[in-house]
Order: sequence, then C-alpha cells, then structure tokens
Amino acid sequence: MTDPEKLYKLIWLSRPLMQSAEAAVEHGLDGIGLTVRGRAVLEVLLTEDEATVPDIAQKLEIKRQYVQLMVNETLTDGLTLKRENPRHKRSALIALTQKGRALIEDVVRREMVLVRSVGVGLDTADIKTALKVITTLTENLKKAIGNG
Amino acid sequence: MTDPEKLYKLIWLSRPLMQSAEAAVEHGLDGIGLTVRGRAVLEVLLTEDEATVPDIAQKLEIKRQYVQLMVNETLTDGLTLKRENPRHKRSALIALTQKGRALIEDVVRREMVLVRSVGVGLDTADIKTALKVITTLTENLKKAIGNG
DNA sequence: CCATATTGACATTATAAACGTCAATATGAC
DNA sequence: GTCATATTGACGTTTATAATGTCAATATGG
Repeated sequence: MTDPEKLYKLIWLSRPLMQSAEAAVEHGLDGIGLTVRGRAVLEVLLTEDEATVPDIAQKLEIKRQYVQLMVNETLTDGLTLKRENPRHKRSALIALTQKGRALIEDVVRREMVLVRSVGVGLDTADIKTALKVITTLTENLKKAIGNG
Repeated sequence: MTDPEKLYKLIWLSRPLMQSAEAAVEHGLDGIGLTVRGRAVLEVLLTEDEATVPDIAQKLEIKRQYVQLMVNETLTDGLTLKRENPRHKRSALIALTQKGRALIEDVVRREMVLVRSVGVGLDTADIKTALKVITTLTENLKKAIGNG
C-alpha cells in the first residue's frame, strides 16, 4: 500500500526542485553567451546528433513553432548548422557545429560538477529508487490525464 | 558514493513530473470555477488558517505584488475574506470563507483520489526514500546557488 | 514625533509557451 | 505524373506566470 499523503508531498516537491535546478542552470550559463532555450536545443542535439525541428519539439514536448525560434537562435549564433535531410527536402536536419558542441559539452561538464557536489551524502541505491518512483509517477500521471 | 549520471537524470525528471502534476490539477479544476492561482492561495490558507499577502508570497516563493492579484481574485469570488490583523492595521489577514474552504477541500479530496490511483504499484518505503532524496537535493541545490 | 519600513495598488516588462494561419513544398496514393 | 493531403517554416497574436518599478498611504519602533 502507498501513503497518499507522502506521495502528494513528493509530487509537489517537483516544482521547487525544478526551479532550483533551472536557477542553477541559468547561473551556470551566466556570461557564456548561451540562453536557456539555446541550451535546451544543444542538449538534445548532443544525444541525438542530428534532428529536425519537429523532432526536437517532440523530444522537448513543446510546440514546433516555438522550437523553431529556439533553433533559429542557435543557427544565428553559429552553434548549429543545417544538413540536408534525405527524408524531407524542406525540413533540414539540425546538428551541432564544432563551436556548439564544445560549448554544450563544457556547459554539461560544469553542471555535472555541481550535481556531484549536491549529491554528497546521498546513497546510490536511494537515488536509483527515487529515479524509479519519479519515473513511474510521471508516467502514471500522464496516463491518468490522457484517459480521464 | 553517488552516481552523478543518475542524479542528473533525476533532477531533470522534475520538469516532466511537475508538468504532468500541474496538468492534472488544471484538469481537476475544469468547470469548478477556480483558477490555478486561486487554488494556490486557497491551499496555503488551508494549512495556515490565516495569513497576510506577504506571508502567502513567502510560502509560495513568489513576489507579494503578484500574490496580491491572486488574493484579490479570491476575495472577489467570495472564496476568502479579510480579517483584522492585530499585528498590522493595513495588512489584513486573509482567511477562507465557508465557500472557499468547501471548494478547496473538495479539490484536494479529488486530487488525493488521483494521487492514490497513480501511486498503485509504488512501495511506501520507496516513496519515503524518494521524498528524502528529493528534499535533500532541492535544499543542496538552493544552497549551491546561494553561495557560489 | 519622526525616520524608516511595510503594504496595497497599479503599470510595465519578461519569459515560456500555446495557438492560428499562410504559403511553400513534400509525400504518397493512384 | 498528377493530385489530394500532410508537413514545415515563418510570422503574428495571445495567454499564463511572474518579476520589477514605483507611488502614496500608513504603520511601526526608536
């Protein structure tokens, strides 16, 4: 049996966690010349290697029109470039430039240093458990909304 | 020792969790005649019984000027009322009306039903662990930003 | 009593994102 | 190949959430 009170608390802790996490990211981005939304695009491309704008939108779970703006910024800044898309002539594949890759890798590296420091005192097994709980919870919530 | 990769994943899961949770709340608010920000105020007052606008702002960790708007809405809708504040004559205490209390209690009750259903399959001990991990993580992140 | 702080009210701005729509062009079924 | 349908990029509008700035009123505390 689950304890609904604790579960309720846990769910609402997601907001403060997210806010501090994003504040930390913003902090780390200070003076680097990369915006938060630019970072989001680059991070997707770090794992995806190349993707169309709609692909990225799906990954980020936001609308393609907004991603378009994000991507255009990174193109302007020379952090990404367009590659011919064999599957769709109008929709180019977006990929990291050398500059973009160096930048996002540096950003992520620094973030990992921070993560390491905030993780002091936490047990690996507990983190694994938390990861499982949060994942399950998120999936179940999505399903619950989807249905009714 | 902690596993920074897993920890990193866990931190970024806070966003999808929060989004589905808030989507669920919005869903539950549909047709009730209560806005998301109205709900936030009422929920604070459910645990605080009475509070000034600046008090609520501190609880919600947002600016008092914005909370003022939120509170004014609930006052207009007859969900909250002003009480004389012995500690400050200009800053009234805000408290739930019968109507407001009934409404927020009903909303929370329904949310608990949903929480119960999405918690199926999760172990109480695991939830407790997750709660501890997330709490620690959030605190540490806040500290880390605060300092350097 | 008076300097200082708090509060409410209001206006402006920022950010993240949704929504609507158009024209261009691709794609896929025939 | 042609044509109906879908996809995409571009652009404009709108919404929600919140921060910021500022003023006047009024409280509070030394």
